[in-house]
Amino acid sequence: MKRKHEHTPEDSAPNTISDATLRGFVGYRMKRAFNVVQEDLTTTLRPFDLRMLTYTALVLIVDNPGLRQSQLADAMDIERPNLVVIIDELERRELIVRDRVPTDRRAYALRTTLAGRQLYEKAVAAVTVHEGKLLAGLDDATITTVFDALRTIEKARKRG
Amino acid sequence: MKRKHEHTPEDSAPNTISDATLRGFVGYRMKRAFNVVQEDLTTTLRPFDLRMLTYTALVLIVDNPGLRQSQLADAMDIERPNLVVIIDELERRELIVRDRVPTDRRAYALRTTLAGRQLYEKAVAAVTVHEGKLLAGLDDATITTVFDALRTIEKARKRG
DNA sequence: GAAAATAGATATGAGGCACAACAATGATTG
DNA sequence: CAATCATTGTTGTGCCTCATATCTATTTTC
Repeated sequence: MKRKHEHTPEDSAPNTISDATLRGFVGYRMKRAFNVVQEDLTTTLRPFDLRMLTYTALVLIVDNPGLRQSQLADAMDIERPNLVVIIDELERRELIVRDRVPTDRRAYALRTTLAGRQLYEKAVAAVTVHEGKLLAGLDDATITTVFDALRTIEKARKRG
Repeated sequence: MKRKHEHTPEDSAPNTISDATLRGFVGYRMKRAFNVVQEDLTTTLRPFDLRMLTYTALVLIVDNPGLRQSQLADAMDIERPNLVVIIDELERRELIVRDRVPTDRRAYALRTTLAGRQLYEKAVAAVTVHEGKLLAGLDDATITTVFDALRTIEKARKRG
């Protein structure tokens, strides 16, 4: 069995570290790239006092007014208990409201306030600009290919 | 200013949740796809009693025998304190050893044991198979494009 | 109407990650 | 050479993300 990668001699510390084996895996490459994107997103959202999860929740509530917490948790792929604190924060800051649903008094219909919608507009615009810079080195066709490929991988969960 | 996406009527809960706005962002698509990859990786590594970070560390030590903890932390993009517990675990399981460096008695030269190398072989093979399934829907050219694009995004950090 | 299911909330714990501070050692410089 | 500074690994601490178990209030089902 032939070695895929050369190893450094065993008696001294390598000057430069090789990640050649790991580079063969999508997971490694995705994590590295995503770290950069997430770091950028975090700094982009900081002026708005939003974190990734509060931002995601806000966007989804603006786009889907009246949705239930369980629906939102489902869409965000997080457990219901973890969504509660996110909603708490958005509600405390008066960006959204929890409206009681008359037909089902267990549930809340989530809606944004005017302030929430205004913050949404500003935050989405800022994130759009920042992501544009991250993708500056890629042409439109490549971006489309990448987006489609990511979707394919995402959907591969079911087919496993 | 024209709305990019239609919103659901405001008086009832939407039946299906739209993430159209978020789909416009690489970050969102990458996180979703990466979640699937990571979930698959976790289940793939479980039989070997490895987590993503212990796996990554093991691979890097096999490929770069003799490297220092600080080098490894740097390569893994984590802080030195967090690497200590990872190395502790690998050492306790006798997959690696901490060799004292004669020329610098502060540092450890990290090397794998035979057991570590054997586990490496098996784990890498298993991950390769699993990732192959995740990428089954994509042809080689697409994978190359995606890999290159991820690298471009990763390197965009410096250019910010 | 009783039992099972569902919506949301609370509590708790694990894992990933950052920062501060320390001891031991090494490098620099006056 | 001595004093200062930098680096290596370590410990401690705390935050954030996320999962699970459990609870109450309600609704659905039989």
